[in-house]
This record gives sequence, structure tokens and C-alpha cells, in this order.
Amino acid sequence: MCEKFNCCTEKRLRECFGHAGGRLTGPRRAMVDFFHMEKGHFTAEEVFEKLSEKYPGIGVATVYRTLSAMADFGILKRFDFGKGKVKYELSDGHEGVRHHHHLVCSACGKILEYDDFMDEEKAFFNKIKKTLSTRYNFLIKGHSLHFYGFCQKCQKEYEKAK
Amino acid sequence: MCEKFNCCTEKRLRECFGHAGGRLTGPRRAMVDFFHMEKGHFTAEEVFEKLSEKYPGIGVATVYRTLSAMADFGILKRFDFGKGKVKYELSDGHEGVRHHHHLVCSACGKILEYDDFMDEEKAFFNKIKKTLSTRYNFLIKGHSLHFYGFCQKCQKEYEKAK
DNA sequence: ATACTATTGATAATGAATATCAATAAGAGG
DNA sequence: CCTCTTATTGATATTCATTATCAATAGTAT
Ligand SMILES: [Zn+2]
Ligand SMILES: [Zn+2]
Ligand SMILES: [Zn+2]
Ligand SMILES: [Zn+2]
Repeated sequence: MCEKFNCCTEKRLRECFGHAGGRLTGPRRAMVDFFHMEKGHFTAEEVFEKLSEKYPGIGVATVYRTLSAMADFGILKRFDFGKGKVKYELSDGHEGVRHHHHLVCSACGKILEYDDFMDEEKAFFNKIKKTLSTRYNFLIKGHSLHFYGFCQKCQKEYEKAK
Repeated sequence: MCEKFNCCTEKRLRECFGHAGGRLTGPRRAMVDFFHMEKGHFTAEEVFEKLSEKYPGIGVATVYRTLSAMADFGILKRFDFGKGKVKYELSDGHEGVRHHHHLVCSACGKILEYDDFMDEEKAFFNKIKKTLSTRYNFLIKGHSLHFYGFCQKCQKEYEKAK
């Protein structure tokens, strides 16, 4: 199962789940597999529904719990685009996942990814981080950036409404 | 009341509230005043509590409705740092409010503001926006950027836990 | 002042996320 | 492989922020 993904070894997964003796259960393996196979951004509800097909009987609570654990540990990245539902995606560093940001449609909620300008961004943000850390006595662990607006499909409606 | 703030004239406020004949009511004036006087970031609940002192009897529903209207129109800026509660603050362009971003403490939720590097940021983001708009057919209306990590007070506890 | 109707506020309802807890199953040890 | 211990599961109840409902109220035009 998870051994297929050398980005998430069994050892790493055991660390992830429970700081003292986390068990590698069926539901947890299924969740890990899900995010390694299906690329994209999912709400807890979506994970529950899609996963139920392959893993019937899984409970909603387990999905929420496992998502939290994986996000806290760093395997998943948590997003909150302000639509009431939190979304998760495989974090940077996994096979085939590069650091990227999102274009979020305010109308239909569609999410586009981009990874252009990442070198320039890195240079800029590193400089910022260094200064802010010392100036505000703040230990920076990460950043969140996204652009919001309207996707191609929703632009016409927006122009009409305005 | 609101006429005190030439950044939000009565005309502008009437536009804000209801696209056809928005009435300038007591609660609405009170909300506008609140955000012009108290600088900072507030949840709906906080606005309700603090405002209740000066405007007894105001209802929660009205607070939520008015916050949404003001944010949709652009007087307020809406934040969602993923703590379950949405926060609002007076948007850029109001007297004494400059474009800025936030350092959010993952432990205690404290929010620090910074407006350093805004010229460089503007240059960088403008370039990005132009490219992304055409490349992804996306109409960009704004961006959201924040750094998360640990404030001075919470850094020790974090190091201990890790 | 009168009438018309947008708005209010008390309250019910929604819905995402979390807590509860008996039943289950992972893993250790024999 | 079997047994025991206990972390984890999943059905369910619960929380809590936000939204919907609707009769009463209050802006505003005449
Ligand atoms: Zn769209
Ligand atoms: Zn993504
Ligand atoms: Zn803190
Ligand atoms: Zn701010």
C-alpha cells in the first residue's frame, strides 16, 4: 500500500499518526493512498464520499481525524478559501507536487494552480521573512498566498452583474 | 455620525447598503462608526459584544448581515485564518489604513500587521498578475497573503513541544 | 403626518466540525 | 497462531458559527 510511495514510508506514517505508537490502520492507509493517487484539493466531505467507494464503511469522524493528523504532521496542506469548508491537498515535496499557489474563483469556487515565478517568489519571500522574523519577533513557519477573482466561465456573468 | 469620515460619505454608504434604495439605519451607522473608531480585526461575535455596549439591543443577525454587506461592497476586508471564525477589518484606502499583511500565530491566534516591502511587493505582484491573467484566463480582483508561525510568547512552548 | 416597505431582531434552522463511547482491530508477547 | 492490551473506529449526539424566517419596527418619500 503506502510502501508504494517512497515519499511516505511506513516509518514516516507511523510518526505521523500518534506520537507514541501510532497504528497503521486500514482507514489511515486508505486515506494516504487516496491523496497519493487522486491529485487535487478536497474537502472532508469529498474525501469521505470518494473514499467510500473504495473503502466502504469508513466513518466521517475518521476522515476528519485523519485529515487533521496528516495536515498537522505536514503530509497534507490545509486551505481555507473562506467558503465555509476546509480543503486539503498533498503538500509540497511529495512526488510530482511542486510548490505552487492558487487562483480562486469567487463565483464558482474553482481552483487553478500555478507554479510560475517560484524562483523569484522564493527570493522575495526569503528576504521578507528574514526581516519580519527579527523585526516582529515572529517565528515564521510558512506562508499562504492566493489570488482571487473570476475564472473564464464566470467572467461574463460578473461583467453583467456589475 | 458617518459624515465624520470623509472616506465613507453618506452617499457611499447608501450605495453600499442595498443596490436600490439602501436605508441608512441606526444599526448600520453604528457598525460603520465602530470600524472607523476601533482599529483592528474583529469577529462577528466580537463586534456584537463590543457594539452592544454603545448600541444596546442590536441583534446578532443584523451584525452578520451588515458585515457581509460592507465586505461585499469593499468597505471591510474579510479574513479567514482557518480558526473557524471569520474576521473583518477596515479595508485599505480608509484614513490611516495602508495596504498591509498579517503574521498569524498558529498557537494563540494573535495577529500582527506589517506594511514593510509594500513597494517591492506591488511591483512583483503586478508582474505576476499580468502574466497569470492572460495565461490562465483569470480575472484577478485581489490577493491574500499571510505568514503563519509563532509569536514571541508562543515560541518557547513550541520549542518545548517539539 | 401618512403610507409604503426595507430593515430589524428574536428565534429557529442549517451545516461543518468535534466529542462521546461501546465495539473493533492493530500490534506486542508468548 | 493465539491472547491480551489498548489505540482506533464509526454511529451518533453535540457544539457552534452562520443563515433563514417572519412579525414588528423604523426610514423615507409624498
Ligand atoms: Zn468561476
Ligand atoms: Zn494546489
Ligand atoms: Zn502566539
Ligand atoms: Zn490588518
